[in-house]
Amino acid sequence: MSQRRQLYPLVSVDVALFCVEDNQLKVLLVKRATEPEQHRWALPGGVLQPENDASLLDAARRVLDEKISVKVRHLAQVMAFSGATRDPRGWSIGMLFYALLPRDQLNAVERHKVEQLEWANAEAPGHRLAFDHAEQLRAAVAAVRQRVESDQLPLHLLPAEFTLTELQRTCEAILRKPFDKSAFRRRFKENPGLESTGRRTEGGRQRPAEIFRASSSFSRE
Amino acid sequence: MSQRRQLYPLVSVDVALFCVEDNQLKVLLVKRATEPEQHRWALPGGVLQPENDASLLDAARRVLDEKISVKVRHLAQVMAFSGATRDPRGWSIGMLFYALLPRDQLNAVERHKVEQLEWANAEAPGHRLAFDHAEQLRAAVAAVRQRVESDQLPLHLLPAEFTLTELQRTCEAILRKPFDKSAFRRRFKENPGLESTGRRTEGGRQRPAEIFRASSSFSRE
DNA sequence: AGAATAGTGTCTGTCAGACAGTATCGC
DNA sequence: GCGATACTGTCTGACAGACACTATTCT
Repeated sequence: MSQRRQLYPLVSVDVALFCVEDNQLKVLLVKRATEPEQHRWALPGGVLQPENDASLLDAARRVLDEKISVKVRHLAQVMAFSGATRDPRGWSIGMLFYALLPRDQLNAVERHKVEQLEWANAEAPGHRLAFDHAEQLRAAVAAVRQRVESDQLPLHLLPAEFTLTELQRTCEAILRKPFDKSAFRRRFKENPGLESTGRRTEGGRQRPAEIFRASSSFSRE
Repeated sequence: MSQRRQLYPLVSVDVALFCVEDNQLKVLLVKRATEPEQHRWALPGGVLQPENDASLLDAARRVLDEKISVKVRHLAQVMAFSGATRDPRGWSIGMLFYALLPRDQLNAVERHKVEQLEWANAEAPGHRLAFDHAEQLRAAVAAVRQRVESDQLPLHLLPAEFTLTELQRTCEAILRKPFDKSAFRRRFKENPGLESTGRRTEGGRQRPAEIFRASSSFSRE
């Protein structure tokens, strides 16, 4: 077994699943039910199954489905972690993905094959994580931030329809810095990634807000 | 054998080694000496050897050393490619790296274990490539461009000392668009990544140019 | 009217492209 | 002087932050 691992490394996928809740970027942690690192907090992950997975991306999708019954729209590679010491089972490769869960789908998350679930502050998870997952989490947060910084809007973290203020709060939560309302809105008069639904919010005790959605041709983050 | 591959995928690393020659971004291609895909052009690559490689990065370094006797300063992950069909040997993972070779080290490249070497235009290699290497090359070019675009200067493609004009020509070759000389230079009065050597070029039949080098604290691309 | 949030108009400083002009070498 | 390349100064338009202003709802 360990001899075979010398020739064929263990390959697993780990997923940093993000959401924005209470104006804070949060990541889903699971408490592991099995060895190794049983009872420790970790990113949801699993071993690649070449006979079942068409690709690493497909494996990540399967892991999310199996562990928390979630199908995400946005799932992308961050980077690979590798070496002999990062997993006690031997030389291993951990392919890290990040995924974004819209705020209105937080309740879709179900617990399977793990002891516990928690939405933790992505920048200060509050638990010591198993394996090299603390490092992986930092890399995933950096990847998401970089995309938002370079104008890839975090539309997949919002419901299908949203107001510009909601979009701004979400960006602010990810980058942890405030934006000027006027400048922020100005960027969308030109940005083809958004379009108005024509409708407005109702029932608030203030002026109604215009409701937007991602453009039909939209496929970016 | 193929049964084992079902459980443990083949893991290999491929490297897009870039240089800038004749004001053109070029990539090193090798003509494969062994099966599979014998006699076809490809990016230099090799199978991961967990018993010898401390990490995937280390494997990429070994491949470059074995195939072309080159030790590069800059080597970084691009992304992983995976699936059952990209390599005829079965379900496989190909970890793609890119590396940069300074112009003054082009002659250090030696041919080992391959039939032929060629510095090909990175955007139009002129050969049909083995495996999924055409797709990998496109991804690697995009990664390098993105880094140069976001102000990560391609200092590792230049000799240790260089003039601002050389730097500008190199950036232009990678991004394939001209820069305004004045604006380009202005960016370095502020950029701490560069410092002057105090010396100037000699022997040209024109005004001598100031010679720069990367700052001592430099570690970026 | 007042609170609350949505949304706009305008000023201003910064910065990048454009481009003309100057500097310094070999011949 | 002339050709060639290095380097600088200045104008200008685009744009982003700042911030005050208006708009529309509910109570």
